[in-house]
Amino acid sequence: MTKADDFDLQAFLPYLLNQAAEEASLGFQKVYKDRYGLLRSEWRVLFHLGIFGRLTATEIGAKGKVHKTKVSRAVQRLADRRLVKRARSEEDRRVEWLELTPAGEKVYRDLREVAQAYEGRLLAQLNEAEVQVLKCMLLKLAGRS
Amino acid sequence: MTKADDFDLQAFLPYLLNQAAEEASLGFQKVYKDRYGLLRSEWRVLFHLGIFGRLTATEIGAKGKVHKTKVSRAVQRLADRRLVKRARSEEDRRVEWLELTPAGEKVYRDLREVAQAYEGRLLAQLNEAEVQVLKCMLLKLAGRS
DNA sequence: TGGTAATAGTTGATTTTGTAACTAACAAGC
DNA sequence: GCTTGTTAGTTACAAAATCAACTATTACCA
Repeated sequence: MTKADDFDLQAFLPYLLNQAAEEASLGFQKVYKDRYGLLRSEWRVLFHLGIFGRLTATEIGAKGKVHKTKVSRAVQRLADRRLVKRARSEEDRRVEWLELTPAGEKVYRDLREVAQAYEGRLLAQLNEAEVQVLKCMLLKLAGRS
Repeated sequence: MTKADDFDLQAFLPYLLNQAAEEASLGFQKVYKDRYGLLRSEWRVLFHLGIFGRLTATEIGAKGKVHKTKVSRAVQRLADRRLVKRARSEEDRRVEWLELTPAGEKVYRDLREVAQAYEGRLLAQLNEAEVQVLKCMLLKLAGRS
């Protein structure tokens, strides 16, 4: 006997979003993990620095909605591997300015290209107009607009 | 000096999907966590059993794309709390049939209502047509269609 | 000043997840 | 029957995430 319950789990937005997000992350994750041994939080920090140039840990946390302990540990590992340079601020000695080293820049530029190509393949499944709608709605749901 | 890098992280699909998924999960998570002390993998197992009635751990894993160790541990905790009943199959003594206990049913029905109401609030931000497009595309990206 | 609160970032303890190895039961071929 | 391979599910160990407490520094204000 099969239960007759009409709740559609596949269509439940939080569930569906998670499935799509996981699936969409896989291909890119494979690259930053296999090629550079990075974690999710680490490529995110790397990208923030690649895009914005010089930030504090707190700024990265705010921009990316990442908890400060995650940022702290990501920065630690990136600095250990000489991909990120830390410099204590002179004005406020609690603050540490972070930026990519040349090696970090190189990794960033490589991964940025991979990201762009990968996203291209993902979006190839959809048409132009759909992509616009999709991204706009995701931004709304993410509370970014 | 601010770097001039035009890569838009907010618009990078895997990143954006993750942000939206996390944000969209928060409100529901709060309920199943605070009210019943459940983890994400646990409510998923619970819902699968609520919807489909009687399944094996392997079936749940296949339907929900969840690794068997996660299912195993979720079932263990749910069984400890008498929300799920396990019964060794007679035909094949490797498999275990899982179903909700009356207490599990009760939790499921409560959470299902919460889920429906919560999704309603989420979708209120968007219009009817947008929702159709969104879900359809997420299904595609999730590899479900 | 001096005292309290706030902020930047780190560390430690606990929980949760991921990977791989494992046990037990069945299946198939000889 | 016996061997080999497969499947269901668990367990052990390592990796990672989470939460709270902590240090150091600055800000506020009586």
